[in-house]
Amino acid sequence: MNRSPKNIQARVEHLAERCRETGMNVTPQRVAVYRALLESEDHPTPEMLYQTVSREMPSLSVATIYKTLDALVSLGLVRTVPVDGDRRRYDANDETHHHLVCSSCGKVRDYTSVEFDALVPPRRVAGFAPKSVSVTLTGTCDDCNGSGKGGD
Amino acid sequence: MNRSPKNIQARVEHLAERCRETGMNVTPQRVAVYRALLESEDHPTPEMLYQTVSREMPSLSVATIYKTLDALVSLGLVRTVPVDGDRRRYDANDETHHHLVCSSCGKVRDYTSVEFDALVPPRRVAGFAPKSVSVTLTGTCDDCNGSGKGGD
DNA sequence: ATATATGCAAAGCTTTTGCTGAAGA
DNA sequence: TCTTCAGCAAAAGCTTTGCATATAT
Repeated sequence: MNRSPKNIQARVEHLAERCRETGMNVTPQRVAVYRALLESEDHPTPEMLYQTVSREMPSLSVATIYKTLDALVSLGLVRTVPVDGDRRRYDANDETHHHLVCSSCGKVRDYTSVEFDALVPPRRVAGFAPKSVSVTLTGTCDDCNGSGKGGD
Repeated sequence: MNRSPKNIQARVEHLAERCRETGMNVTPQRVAVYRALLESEDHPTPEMLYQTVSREMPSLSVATIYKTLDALVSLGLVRTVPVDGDRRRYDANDETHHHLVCSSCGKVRDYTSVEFDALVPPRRVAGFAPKSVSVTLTGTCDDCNGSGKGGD
């Protein structure tokens, strides 16, 4: 997605708006976590976000990461990514896109595809009302595949 | 997928073969867990499997569920399903298929679609070797939607 | 008889919760 | 000032691990 400073700035301002609309405070923690998510390319886990953001905000606590992520999800600005694995992964990308998941190291990347973007959920399935489609490509990343260098 | 007794029996025999090939014992626990997975339609969590299987095998322990699932995965008979959510979900379905996920209650169901089945992973993406495609439809099930369960 | 697996209980992680002082509006 | 939030620490939930006994072959 578009990670230009300009776009990120616009998104952060959008966060501020949405907070005000909902009576939520615009805190530095929320801005920093959202910004980190916007800047990331790897669909970080809460732990990864904690590592990243606490560098610039050492007082940050893990609990705040979790609470902030919940808040961002309920504002509709962020979502969790459907992947196998034990850790939650987050995504601030609101454009249509899909994911590559390495079955070996668990790394997740965005994947955009005209073909996949064209998929539309059926209007109705028995007992279920679909809203969105997401495609996951599972395979191996070069770090895991190429040589046993252990991925990251 | 095909849940006929005949097919399930054949799959269980396949499990036995694979065990022998790998020097693993064919234990009642492994058979029971695999069978429960084959018979299920809801991509159970380890906890759900424990509930189900321990009814007929009360001595079963949760640790055995986890160890057995790991074993079945490494035999290639079972896989985890990519969904949002905090719990692992398993799938013994080896046919091409996709999933419906209720974003409210987390329920997961198989979904088959000619259109989605036709999707083929790109042979190569920069830095990544895709192997399989899975489509996830996210939405709400009728139980959560509250409203009309009028089919489609 | 021997190697492998089960069951138990304890440990390890990730995520959630309750509370108090701090900060945003 | 008043409400909402961050940080802390404790708790809760899910998964893994080590070990002794039991089981498969």
